Amino acid sequence: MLDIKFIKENKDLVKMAVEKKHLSFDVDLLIIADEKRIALLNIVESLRGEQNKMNNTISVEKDPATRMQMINEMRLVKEDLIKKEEDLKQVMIEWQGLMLQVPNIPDMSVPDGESDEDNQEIKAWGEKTSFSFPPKDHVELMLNLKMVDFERGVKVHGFRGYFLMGDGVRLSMAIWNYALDFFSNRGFTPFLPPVIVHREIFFGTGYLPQGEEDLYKTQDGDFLAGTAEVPLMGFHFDEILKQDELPKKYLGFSPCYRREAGSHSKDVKGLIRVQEFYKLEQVILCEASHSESVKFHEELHRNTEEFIESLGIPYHTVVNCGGDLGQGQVKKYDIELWVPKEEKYREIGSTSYFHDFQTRRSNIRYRDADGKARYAHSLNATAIPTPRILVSLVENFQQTDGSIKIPEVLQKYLGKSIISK
RNA sequence: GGAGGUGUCGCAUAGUUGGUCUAGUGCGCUCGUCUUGAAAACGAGUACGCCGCAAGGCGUCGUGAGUUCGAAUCCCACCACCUCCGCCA
Repeated sequence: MLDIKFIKENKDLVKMAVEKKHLSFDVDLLIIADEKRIALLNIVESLRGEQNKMNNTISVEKDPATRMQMINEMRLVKEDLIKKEEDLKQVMIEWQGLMLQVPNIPDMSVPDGESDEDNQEIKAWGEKTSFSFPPKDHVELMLNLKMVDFERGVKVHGFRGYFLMGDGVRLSMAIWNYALDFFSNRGFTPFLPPVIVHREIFFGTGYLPQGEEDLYKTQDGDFLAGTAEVPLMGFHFDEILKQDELPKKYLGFSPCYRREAGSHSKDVKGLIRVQEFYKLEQVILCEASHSESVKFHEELHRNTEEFIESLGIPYHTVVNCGGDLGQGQVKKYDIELWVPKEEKYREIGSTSYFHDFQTRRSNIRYRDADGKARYAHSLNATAIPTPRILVSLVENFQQTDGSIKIPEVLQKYLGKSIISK
């Protein structure tokens, strides 16, 4: 959400954002609604003021007849007030609905484009893996090593179901433990957050109202989070922090639930696109300055890159184009890992910053040096998702005999250097 | 799941026969006076949001919806916490 004053003063910027993100939203409608809102607000408030003044007089009036007369006068004011309050309520509903749709302004450096196909590579790391034998895909490799079972996964869960088992489990847990150490060493406090989360928290992060069809819902009206970003942003919901506590650097580890409602025909095979998985997620709350946001955005993304580099998997980084940005995102990088069998890079994570878009919705503020409460800035980035990371890991490190060589940094966590039959 | 209790502007509290509560007080905190410095004392200030150039005004007493001319106070629902009973990894 943006500040309505900012929107009114920067109408053209918002229009540009709508265009760049390929959204449909009419800023002028919002401005008209806001003018109605202010006008009605002023009327309602002055009627309330009148009512308060009359009430004060009644309170000290002793004579019963005069009192009665005053009460009757107040009744008239009330009748008027009720009508105007109802008008205001209707306008507020319209206004709030529009406010929730206003996109955040993308950064100047964000390239134009419609979809992920227009994202621009800004960095490539590592040599694309070459083999002296025809490489297998992760499905074949992991099935052979009994690391995963898809058929029974589908029997138990349905479409996109899977069981990780044996070394598939051990390897996942080794990655989690390694990641926990890796990110802890970079100043992140680890969290195991709740994943069943109240509706309002999803509004706070911007996953609602749009995107409800992609969320699992409970019979209590809560939703299952698709990322630890949601509960971690909820952690400080409605709070005023101290400036010297910033930046907050959190590492959330959680199961993630996504219905993948709009992508039934995409990535139907294997572990690329599943409906439940695990992810370690980096979240930062920092002071409300663009340069701080940019600094931490680079830092978060670099953390993920260095994590992948330490595993030795070839990757590239793309900067997302306007059309591939979420409503609240100012700028986003995707990190994509080389998948040898497919001969292409596949996304495993992204790093975004939001300025105060999320914190304004979540009412997360801090008191600055002048004692003024300001909305913090928020950022988040994938640390590492499992089992998706296994796809490129097993494919890049497969050996002639179908065994998997384990990256050195993971060996002490896994307790062995190779996964074989 | 059952029974009862509690929820007030950092913390602790006053306020529950509805009407100067436009929310008092203590502690804490900030600034000032005094002091060589500090403490103490004294004085001032000290929740958040919104409208407004300002003066000023409006709203918020866990949340929401009601009753009333008027609600911290009354009714209803919900939420959180506490005590007891039951159940349970």
